[in-house]
Amino acid sequence: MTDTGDQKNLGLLWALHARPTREARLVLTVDRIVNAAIDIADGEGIEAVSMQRVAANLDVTKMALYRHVSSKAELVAVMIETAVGEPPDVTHIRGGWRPRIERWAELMRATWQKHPWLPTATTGDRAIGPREIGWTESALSAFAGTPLSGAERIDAVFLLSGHIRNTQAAAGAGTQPWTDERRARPELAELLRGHGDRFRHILSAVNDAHDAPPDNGWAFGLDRILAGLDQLIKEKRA
Amino acid sequence: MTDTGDQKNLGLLWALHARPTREARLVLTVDRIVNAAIDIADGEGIEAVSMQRVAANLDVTKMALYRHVSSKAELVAVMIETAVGEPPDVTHIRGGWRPRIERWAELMRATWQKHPWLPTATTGDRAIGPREIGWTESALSAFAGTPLSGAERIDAVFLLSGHIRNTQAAAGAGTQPWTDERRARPELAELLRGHGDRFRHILSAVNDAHDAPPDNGWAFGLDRILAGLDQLIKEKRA
DNA sequence: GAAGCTTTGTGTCCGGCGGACACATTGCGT
DNA sequence: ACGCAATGTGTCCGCCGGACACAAAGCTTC
Repeated sequence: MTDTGDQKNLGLLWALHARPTREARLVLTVDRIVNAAIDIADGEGIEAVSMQRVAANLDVTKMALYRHVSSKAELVAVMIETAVGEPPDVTHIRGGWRPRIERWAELMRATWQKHPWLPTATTGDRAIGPREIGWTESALSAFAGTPLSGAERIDAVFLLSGHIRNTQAAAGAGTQPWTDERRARPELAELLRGHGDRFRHILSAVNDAHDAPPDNGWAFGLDRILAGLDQLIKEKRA
Repeated sequence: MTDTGDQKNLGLLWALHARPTREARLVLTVDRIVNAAIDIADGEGIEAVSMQRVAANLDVTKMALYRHVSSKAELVAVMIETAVGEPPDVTHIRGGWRPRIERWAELMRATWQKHPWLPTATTGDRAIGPREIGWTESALSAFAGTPLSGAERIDAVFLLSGHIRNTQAAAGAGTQPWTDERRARPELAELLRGHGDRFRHILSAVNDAHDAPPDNGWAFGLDRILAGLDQLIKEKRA
């Protein structure tokens, strides 16, 4: 629970795409380091990303990396900023808030799906970059014209991005293995059954859900959230 | 992304409250270890929990701990299992699914609030214990009698527990500092303003939200989710 | 072209981490 | 009193992030 202010050098994070003229072809650059790290994280998970490992992939000693990033925390922050990509502009989409936010959610989910380590890496105390904030800005813009208050819009966006994070986290790791018995270890299913009727609601629900789409509740949750927002918006309009 | 099956010794986790007769007064016990670890995590965050640190708090060498827990992963698993506590029984609550699930959510949130490290500790690949499963069972029982399918019930519970996790995670760390400008570092607010109208929706929303309750969208999200579920249930009943 | 200076990468070292393993100690049953 | 199993200790290993002094290149300026 350290103060976020302790983290070093937010400068690089926020100046990422405003680098000055000098463009000399350097053997080692921030981009190469970040991309190497993202490659490792995509393939082997964020916990496989160590300075040594990244350096080895670039045929360089780990201390060389510190000439370009000031700490591992900064490296991870820039990894996240790079992985989430440029936020989309959904303001041109017609039909009101709903198609706009649906499109936004679809794009965000697609982006996060490419980098299964994002839910883990973005949990906890950390610095946040402009692109990440840009995604929030983009989502908030979808609610322009609705009767929702500022606080409500923020909460709505938080709710939606949280849902994306949760479903992606569950996909990346076996966070809720009971949601999909096919993925659950036989051991666990066995344990459940061994406890008799203590878990009868789970067992019957899982039994009933054998043909459900393996999306960790993404579509279901999104629909429920949007329905809930729709109800509030209609109520406030009346 | 290691296979969960790699983790050692699920035996202890699942036998936690079925320990046999032999109850000799031992200096060092699993309970003392786990409680010491939880104390540290509650006070200083989960990242402060190392085997050395726990051992020091018990005036013992770290290797002594390994006589009682087989690995740090197991210790953390039992910490979680202990921290979440016994799941509640909400089946006796009258008035249908809604008061039952509301009560469940309230209890779960209260429990998680006592241990701000739970969101972090329960993210990623890990083993899950019977109590944690029991909370899911408890939530699922609230939907007994509704027209929701098994898959829908599971998704609904996942959606709700995800919301609790998200709001708690945001409370424990500065995950979404823009949600509450009072907590945001002045530096960040300054950066936002410095970008002109690039973040105008955020700035105006935050400006408008200065008197919002600092619950990270808990009440708002819960209401929206329940409204969304209500709509689906009514629709399926018709 | 030589001298200096800055930039970039290297080598070494540190404390802390999780954990394997051999050893010391203790206490209980015989 | 003996032996044995349970419990705690000490030492060692490889890995982690990172501080710091040093080497090797350029580039600038005479």
